[in-house]
Amino acid sequence: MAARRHAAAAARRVARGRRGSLTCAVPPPPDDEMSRFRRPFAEALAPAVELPVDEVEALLGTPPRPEMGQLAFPCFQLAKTRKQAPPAIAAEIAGKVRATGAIQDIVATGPYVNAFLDGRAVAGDVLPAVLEGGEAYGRLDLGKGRAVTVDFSSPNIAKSFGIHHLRSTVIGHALVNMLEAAGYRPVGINHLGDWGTQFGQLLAMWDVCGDEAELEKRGIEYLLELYVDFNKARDVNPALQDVARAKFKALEDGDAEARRLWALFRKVSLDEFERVYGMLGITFDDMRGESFYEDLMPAVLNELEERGLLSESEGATVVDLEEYELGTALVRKADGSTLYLTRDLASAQFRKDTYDFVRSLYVVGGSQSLHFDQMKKVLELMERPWHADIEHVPFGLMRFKDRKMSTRKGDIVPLKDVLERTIALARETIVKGAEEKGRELPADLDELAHRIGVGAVVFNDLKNRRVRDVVFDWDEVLSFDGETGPYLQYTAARIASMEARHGRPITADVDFALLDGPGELALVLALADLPEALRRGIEAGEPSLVSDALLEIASLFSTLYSNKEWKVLSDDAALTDARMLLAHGVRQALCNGLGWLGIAVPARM
RNA sequence: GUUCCCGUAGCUCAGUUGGAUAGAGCACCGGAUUUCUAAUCCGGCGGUCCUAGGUUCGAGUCCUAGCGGGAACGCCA
Repeated sequence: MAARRHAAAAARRVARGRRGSLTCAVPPPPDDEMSRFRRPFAEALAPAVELPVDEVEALLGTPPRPEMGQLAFPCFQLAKTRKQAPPAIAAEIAGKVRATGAIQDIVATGPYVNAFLDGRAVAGDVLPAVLEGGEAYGRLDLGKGRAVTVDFSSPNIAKSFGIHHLRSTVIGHALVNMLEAAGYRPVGINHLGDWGTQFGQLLAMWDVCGDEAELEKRGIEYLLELYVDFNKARDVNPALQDVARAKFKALEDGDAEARRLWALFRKVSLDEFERVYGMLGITFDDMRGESFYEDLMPAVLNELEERGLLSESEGATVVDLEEYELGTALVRKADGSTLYLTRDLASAQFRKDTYDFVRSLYVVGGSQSLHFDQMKKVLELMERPWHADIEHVPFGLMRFKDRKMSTRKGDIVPLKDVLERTIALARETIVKGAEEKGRELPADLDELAHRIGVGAVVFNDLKNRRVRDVVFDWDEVLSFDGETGPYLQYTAARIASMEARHGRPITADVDFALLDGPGELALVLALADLPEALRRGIEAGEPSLVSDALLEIASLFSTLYSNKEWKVLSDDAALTDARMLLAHGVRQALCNGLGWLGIAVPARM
């Protein structure tokens, strides 16, 4: 099956998966930094509001502008029971409640009761936690070491690793890292598309013009050429598809020569894939491709038979799911060979047996929603209670701006080319910058350019909600301005440079009254929000929630940083220490968050 | 045809369980650099939140019906 992955589908637009496919039980209130400030406000309000503290806390929101405070309690719902106008209620409550601790002031603003947090107290609470947390800042203990499998990347053997594989690869990788950071035991699975009729196609073509010397020389490029040639030939002579099916049947039945060639194709492909994964810094815990499940499929089919779930339809064997509005699911072709779904049923069971997951994620394009719905339904009918733990994490497919991608026509932009081009641009930018500023070129120019170029590509894919289609646009990928990976890296690099200049160890023993300004407060609160972004990101299977949090942090810091009146390093030792602690916290948060996204942070830029 | 996804500024997108004046980036225009890295920052320009009903004290958000774009729907994966 050329894997689950949009082989042919690359040419089509994607359907997005279902909303809420990842909704699971809402976890208890997070034990993160921000909740430390919400809770006391809720406790202070509760008596005057005459509601339980939990309910009050749940109602708390954030005012639209910082001048209005940091926390808001809306009084609309009270208006009914009290038969008073919301502003009057807000005024009354504000008059009764006294500000204590980290809450500096409580004022009624229209229909809201707003709390102003004490910048000194908040900074004193958050910044030491960031410093002490270090690389662990933001980490959570949600998972308690429980396993979550993440099926991602999963390219088809015998085709170049194209830009269209980027999405599953980077989203899945980010989710693996995020799960790990949240205390889960993630299992990254590369379910290689190394089985299926496509190999019949390749073998059919090989009979006509296969050349091992050529394969040796040109590797995967040659395999792609065969694949494209096959599709061309089939357009003229549709009977070739039957030849291909017969070839795959032979492969499945153990034909020696077919097996030998298959193994060769697989190896040539893997060598190519490993190069790309190396560039991205991605490894997998499990590289079992579809072929591995070959032996497990008879058991699946037997059980389906025993449970009376199978029926015959036009020669093929199917599970009828019409009553669930899921159509009919084919599990065995008329010629007896198996299908995508059959193998996924076997692999799902294998993963449960092997890893005992509490969640099993499939980072696969949204066009395959029906497939996963069918798979889950069949597992449910097979009385596997864990069918509910399987979650399709769909994403929109990538298209070109001016044309459609068609793997069948060999119309692939190799991911390697994209990365090389962005790396080259990063290098140019570094060199140009060094010239303009009269600085020396960094000794580790190659490493820097690599991190920046790759970071740009990865972040570009992770910054938006994954269900959206992505239009591949060179201009966009090659832009390092604005909301981009290089922007975040750059912000961290500037701070690293200050830390080096600072020279002294960074301490949490500072005068937090020096960090009392509104800019500092907003920034500290943004830092405090990072764990929550991680929690929500995992819950929704959505790395962009982390991306957003990082952009917010970098943007708030950059605003402070560019203010001429606001210098981190100065003659005032106490002020320098305080601001250095804040700046360091920003760098730490950016490094940690970018790490979760699978983006390396250069030491300088 | 049926089902699913999407529709917010010229472009790309944010927008917690429904809450205050719908926010960013890009592009464009104008500023900021003797001073911690200008891959930056500040200001300006820019909106029938697809349409019409409905629910609600309150709708970009929820419901219904349409419109527009995309996807899936048996021997591909």
